[in-house]
Amino acid sequence: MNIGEASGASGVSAKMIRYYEQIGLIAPKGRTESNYRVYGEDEVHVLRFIKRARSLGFSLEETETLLKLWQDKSRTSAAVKDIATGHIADLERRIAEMQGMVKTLKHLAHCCGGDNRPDCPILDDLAGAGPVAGERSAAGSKSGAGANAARHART
Amino acid sequence: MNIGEASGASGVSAKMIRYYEQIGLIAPKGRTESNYRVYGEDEVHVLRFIKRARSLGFSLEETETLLKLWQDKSRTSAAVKDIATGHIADLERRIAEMQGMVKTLKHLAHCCGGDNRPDCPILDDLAGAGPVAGERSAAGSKSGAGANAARHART
DNA sequence: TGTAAGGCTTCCCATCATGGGAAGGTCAAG
DNA sequence: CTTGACCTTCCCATGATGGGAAGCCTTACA
Repeated sequence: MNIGEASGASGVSAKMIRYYEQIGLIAPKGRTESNYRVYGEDEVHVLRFIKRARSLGFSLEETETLLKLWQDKSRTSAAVKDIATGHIADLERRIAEMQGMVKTLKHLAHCCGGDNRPDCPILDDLAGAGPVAGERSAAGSKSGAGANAARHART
Repeated sequence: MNIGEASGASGVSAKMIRYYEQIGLIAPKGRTESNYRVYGEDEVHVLRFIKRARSLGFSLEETETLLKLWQDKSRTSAAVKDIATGHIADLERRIAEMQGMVKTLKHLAHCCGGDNRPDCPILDDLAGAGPVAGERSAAGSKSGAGANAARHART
C-alpha cells in the first residue's frame, strides 16, 4: 500500500502520515526500491487509532502514550484511565473558560444597541470603562489566567 | 515610560508589546536618544484594551478591527456587535465540540475498570473495536469535523 | 515506445500568539 | 567606575496542520 492508499484507508492525510513518522509515532512497513513508503493493514490500524484519539482531543503526546499502552499487553487499564480523566479535566477547564467569555460577551452584546449610533457598551468594556450594568465577572475577574487561557484557543 | 513600565501598567509583557508593534497594532509615542521605546498613558490604554479583548478570546485580527472601531468616532455599534456575535458563535461551536469529546470520554472512562488488568474499553474504542455499550456518537459520529476541531484547541 | 498525468519524494515556509535566550548597548545606584 | 538591571535586535521553539516547489517514478493510453 502506498501512502496515498494508506491515507484513504485511514482518513489521515499523507502529509500527516509523514509528519507522524518524523516524530516517531509510526513507521512504514518498509520502502520500495524507488523509495516509496509501503504500508500494511497494521499500520493503517495504527493510523486510525491516532485519528480517533485526535478526534477526542488528545494531543499527539498523549496519543503516543496511549499508543504505547495499546501495544503493551501488560498495561493496566488504570494507566489508560488516568490519561483519559486528566484529559477530561483539561477539556472541562477550557470549556469553563470559554463559557465565561461567552457569558460576558452575551451580556455586553445584549446591552449594545447594534444600530447606527457610535455608543457601544462592548467598546466601553474593552476600554476599561468599568462594568456596564452589573459585574465584570466571568472572564473578567480572572483576566490574567483568562489571557493565558485564551491562548491558542482558536481554530 | 519605558517598555518595562508600560508592561507593568498594562499587564502585557514587553515581548508582546514589541510583537504588537511589529504587526502594526500599536506604536510607541517615540524613542529616546538611545533608542528606547517611550510610552504615554494613551498607549497603555490601548495595551489594556488589547489585553481585555484577548482575555475575551478575540483573535489579534479581531482585536485590531475592534481597536480601529474604538478609535473611529463615526463607527456604528452594529459593526462592533457583529464582531462580538460572530465571536460568540465561534466560541459556542468550539464549546459544543469539546463537550462532545467530554461526553464520549466520560462514557468510556465510566466503562473502564481503572485497575491492574489490561482490558480497557478506552483503548478498544480508539482501536476501532466499535461501540462499548451504546452508540459511538458525540465526537465520534462527526469525527472528520472533530479532527479539525481538535486542531489548535490545546493550551 | 513515447508521452502525459498523476503520485511519490524531500525540503522549506506559513499559520497563531507567545516565550526563551543570546549578544550587545544603556542607565542608575552604590 | 563597576555592577546589575534594564533595553535593543535577532533567531528559534512551540503544536498540528496545510501549501507548494523541484524532481523522480509509475501507470495508462495513443
